[in-house]
Amino acid sequence: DIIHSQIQPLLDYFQKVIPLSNDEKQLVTNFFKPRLYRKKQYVLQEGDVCNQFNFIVRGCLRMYKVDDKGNTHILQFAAENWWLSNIGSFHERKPSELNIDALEDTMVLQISHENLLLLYINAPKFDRIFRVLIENSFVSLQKRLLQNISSTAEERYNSFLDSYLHLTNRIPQTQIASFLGITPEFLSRLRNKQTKKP
Amino acid sequence: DIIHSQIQPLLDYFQKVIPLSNDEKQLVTNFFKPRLYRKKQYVLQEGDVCNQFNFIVRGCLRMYKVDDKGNTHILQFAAENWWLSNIGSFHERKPSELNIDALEDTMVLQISHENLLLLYINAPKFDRIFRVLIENSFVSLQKRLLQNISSTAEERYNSFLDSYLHLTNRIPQTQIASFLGITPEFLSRLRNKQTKKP
DNA sequence: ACTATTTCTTGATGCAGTTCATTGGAAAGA
DNA sequence: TCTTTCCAATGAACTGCATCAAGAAATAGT
Repeated sequence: DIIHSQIQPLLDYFQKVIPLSNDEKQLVTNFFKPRLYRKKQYVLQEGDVCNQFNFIVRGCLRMYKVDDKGNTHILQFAAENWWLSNIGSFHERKPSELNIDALEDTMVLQISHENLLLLYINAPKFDRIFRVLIENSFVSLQKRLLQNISSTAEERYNSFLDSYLHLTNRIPQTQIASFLGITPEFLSRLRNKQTKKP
Repeated sequence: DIIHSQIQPLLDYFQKVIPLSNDEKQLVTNFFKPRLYRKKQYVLQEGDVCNQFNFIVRGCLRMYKVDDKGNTHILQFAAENWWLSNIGSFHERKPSELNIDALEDTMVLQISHENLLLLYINAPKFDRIFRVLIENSFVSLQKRLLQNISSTAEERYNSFLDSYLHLTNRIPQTQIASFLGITPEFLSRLRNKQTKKP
């Protein structure tokens, strides 16, 4: 049926980390709820506590901070088969300084904080699965930080193209600039330079 | 005895996350081995696989990358009661691109990859403990990345002083500059400016 | 199809931060 | 104690990137 077809990508994802029993699959099916967000709709708004852990089935989200001057700085994009939540706010149950919204119409599977704790209690295997999951996120975040303290904007842009090629045509450049930590104007000049040179 | 007094800070640390049974304490005592590194000694060298997960009892370590131009970029300092390992290399069992060495004589408690897996099997509670531990690391790493894409060097330096005040007198400025992603010269100018102004 | 909004490009100018070179001082080693 | 190595400070020239402004092109809404 419809619900089962929607949950399948998530079951596949877990399966790749550690195989699940039928009981565990059932728990996932019970606890994760599908939800559709329309383009530009907020998934999490600054000031609210992040109460959902999101797995993206289709579409694309971004998480960002708006600074004192009103500039937005994008911490993360997330498309199909990625996770996105404000982990700090989610676990410490305190108001988020970050926003999450949809760059396209986006279907997510989400589990509430309460139900994630229940999931951990009912199936400790998920302690391990989510540990592995966040270890991977940690490693890619660390790579990105390293890039940021050691490379020029041009190098960062090229390595963004390497990692996120499938996203470059879906995301406006102004968003990419904000992810790279440069202005849209300067990104435009970089692109201009690259089409001329090689 | 000596071993028990050395392991105590680690037991205290775990205890604050989730209380341990005596059996679990015993496992920790069996699996974690104390080791002393002298100032400038490598804990992990580029090209080797990271095989130890390190908890610092006393002293200070740094993890860094040396880029193509020979510049070093510091990803992390770790002093008393912090963890430091190349998590990517440790879990994926592949050669490290990062180095770890000692800024002072440093006593660590370390568990090998093999024994950590055994620990997880013998006491699944540690799946959860290490999940929480890495969630916290993830959150602080994300804060730092946000700082880096949204703030000036001066703002980053000030927030470094806020977070690591206890380290500023232990660490040479050239190391701090490399952590902030600026040159030692420019950091010197920033400090000069700040002593004059307020 | 038309309008409004958003996104991309390009130029001129300014500043934050780098690079290179030099000096003085402090710590570490013998 | 003397030497060597490391570290901090500072000047001058340079560059990567931001800012402001304005126009062109593409997208979305009706």
